[in-house]
Amino acid sequence: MRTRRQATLASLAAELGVSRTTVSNAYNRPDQLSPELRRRVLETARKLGYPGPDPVARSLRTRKAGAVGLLLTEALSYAFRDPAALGVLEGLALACEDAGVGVQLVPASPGKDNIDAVHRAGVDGFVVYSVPDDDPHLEAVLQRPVPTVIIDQPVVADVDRVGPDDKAAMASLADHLIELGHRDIGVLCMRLSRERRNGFVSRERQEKASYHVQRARLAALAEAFEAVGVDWSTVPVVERFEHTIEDGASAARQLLDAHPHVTALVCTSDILALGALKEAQRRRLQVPADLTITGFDGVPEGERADLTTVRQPVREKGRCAGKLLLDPNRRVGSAAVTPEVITLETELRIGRTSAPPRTAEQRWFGP
Amino acid sequence: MRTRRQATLASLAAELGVSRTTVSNAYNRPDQLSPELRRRVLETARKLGYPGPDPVARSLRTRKAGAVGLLLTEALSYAFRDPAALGVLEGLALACEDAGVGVQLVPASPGKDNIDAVHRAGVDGFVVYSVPDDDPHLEAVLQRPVPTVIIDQPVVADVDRVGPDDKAAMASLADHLIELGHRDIGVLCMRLSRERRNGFVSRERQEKASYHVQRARLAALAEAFEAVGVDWSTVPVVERFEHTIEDGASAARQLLDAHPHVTALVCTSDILALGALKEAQRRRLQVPADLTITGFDGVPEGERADLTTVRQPVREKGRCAGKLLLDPNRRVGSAAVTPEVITLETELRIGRTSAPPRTAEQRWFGP
DNA sequence: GTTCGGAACGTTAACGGTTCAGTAGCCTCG
DNA sequence: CGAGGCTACTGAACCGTTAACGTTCCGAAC
Repeated sequence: MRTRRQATLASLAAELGVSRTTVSNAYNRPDQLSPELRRRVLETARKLGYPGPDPVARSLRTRKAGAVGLLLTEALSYAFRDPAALGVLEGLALACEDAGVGVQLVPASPGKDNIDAVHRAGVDGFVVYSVPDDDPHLEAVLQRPVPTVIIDQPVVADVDRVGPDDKAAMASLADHLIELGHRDIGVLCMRLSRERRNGFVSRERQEKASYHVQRARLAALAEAFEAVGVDWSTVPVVERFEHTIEDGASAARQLLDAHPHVTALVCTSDILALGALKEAQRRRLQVPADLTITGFDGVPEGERADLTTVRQPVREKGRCAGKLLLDPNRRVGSAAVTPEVITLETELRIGRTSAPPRTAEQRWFGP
Repeated sequence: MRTRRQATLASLAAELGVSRTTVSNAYNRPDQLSPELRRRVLETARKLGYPGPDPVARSLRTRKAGAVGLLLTEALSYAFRDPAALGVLEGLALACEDAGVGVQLVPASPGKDNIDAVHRAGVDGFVVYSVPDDDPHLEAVLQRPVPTVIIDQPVVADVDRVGPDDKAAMASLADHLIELGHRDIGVLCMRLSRERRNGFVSRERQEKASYHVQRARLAALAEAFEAVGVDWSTVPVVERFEHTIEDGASAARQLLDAHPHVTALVCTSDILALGALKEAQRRRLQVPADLTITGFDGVPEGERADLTTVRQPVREKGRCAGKLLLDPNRRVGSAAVTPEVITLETELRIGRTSAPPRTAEQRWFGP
């Protein structure tokens, strides 16, 4: 038993002396045949060990796979550690569950450019999350004649897009810091390109970052601080390829070692900020008295630390993408009627990790 | 553009005046045709907007879908909150990523018995995790003529099985408590059946639990404590349908309200134990001085609380299941050569939440 | 000059269903 | 009594590939 498929619709039909159509109907349209015959069909099926219509053959005919693909260019395993990615996944799963379709995690390891996986995925659509703009996987997805929704990416013609306005969101956070009086800041950011790099980042690299989100957030910061007279080229920005608390801590250390005078550490993610907090603690710096630290995303761990951050509805991103993909009214064939660009609300959350910088006097003599 | 599939292998072949096979070979076996022709094929493909061989048609022909299904009878969204489930998912994803195959989350909401999703999933195999023994989804999976690996379930004939020896693991924890001197314990456990129930559990219900894992852990406790003369029918066991820290807390409250004399709260999961810790704190009980609390699983959150628990390699469970499923040497057709039953190691971890019970004297006068 | 062998490409037959346009038989109704 | 409609079922086309062989061609070897 449990060997190579033995029975098919045809063999069942032959055994019963009815047409394939009738057998098919027994499974898919019970109202199209007499209950008695249907019962016989199903019984014979059980007897012959026929497991019901083959899903792949059915998909070929109906042009429906019953699943959507999720592409994120990270080791899949990583996705399960980053709370933000997890939120997206959860939201997407939620939307898909409602519609009764599966979510297929498409393997797209950043190392080997295994484009093939994208070509081989039998899915009705793709959600693309957080991949670099120049990622070949993304290109491969766009090639496929199925609807696609991209999250946190720059808008592509004819493709739905979901995400917050990263630039505006970061601008509001920048304003908060500026209002507090910070002028001497440092920045911790995530990976800016596909190649592994860590350390200080030139302005050019910031502007050429292939991750839209990082680019937007850095640009917003630069713009806001330049507007109050800060020379952005003097602002230290440290990049980390990996996105973990430990990397955040090491980035903070690298930055503070070289620029001990900064009064605020702006991080482009909560994870990095949590790492920065750790490093501050190691240095016995009081947060926020000695050092302001801010994050981005609004993940639960950050919440617990009462981090000043920008909350974005991560779960909603995924859910929204799923809904967009699955809404049957929105599509004719596989083309979106009108490609939608949905901008999600963000919220500046002021926690206990931001405060005015100490004045020079305070620095020397304490508060 | 991006409309209904316009070009196929056949139309491309016609356009080029070659056979379909040749076009197919251009994609799948470059060595089977001259580089020059191949170049022409690919170029024409681009011109005609042919996105390459259709994955579903290919799957039908090759009988390979390039994905494995993961069935867990929980709202998918829940799976992303339970660290243990997440670990399994991560491990599975890891193994699949290595092999370049996708992981499809099969929607199987516990409410509506949407068996169909199982039938419709175009996958090369299934991993079944933590579903009740009598779940119709499980039955549907076993019907499918594809290899299956089950995790944390009782052994099914001809199907691979991965999991720890829950009974032995819980027995070792029980021994630890017995050695410490606990005889008056209470138990917090997870869902025991598919129907929603919360509250105290009769012995019969414990033994008839349709979740293998819970059944095994409870049985191990009963056995161990009866061996030292405890009448198990007097031991309060509280069940919670939902598996959250809050539910753990409320379960602990319910139990302690009715049985304030217990010296230890044994929980069948770390999550429940974390809830119990919370409730203990609310009652201003010292843990472990006033009350011993133990968990099960060894999740990071529990680690942080220095919980006494049983560590099990959750990630390894998923990875192992994936490897088993994907190992080409292990199967002829779709039947496993020899169905494997892999028992994973567990480790008793004694943290700071377990200690000897206070003597009666200590209870009245303090330590 | 025939044979041989490999490169390059073609033919045919699945793979396992779904769907749509019938058709036969029976009932109803004016 | 014939038109019309409904029920229950059938036949054939089609979905887009790939697998397993065939065929052709051409230069080298015997």
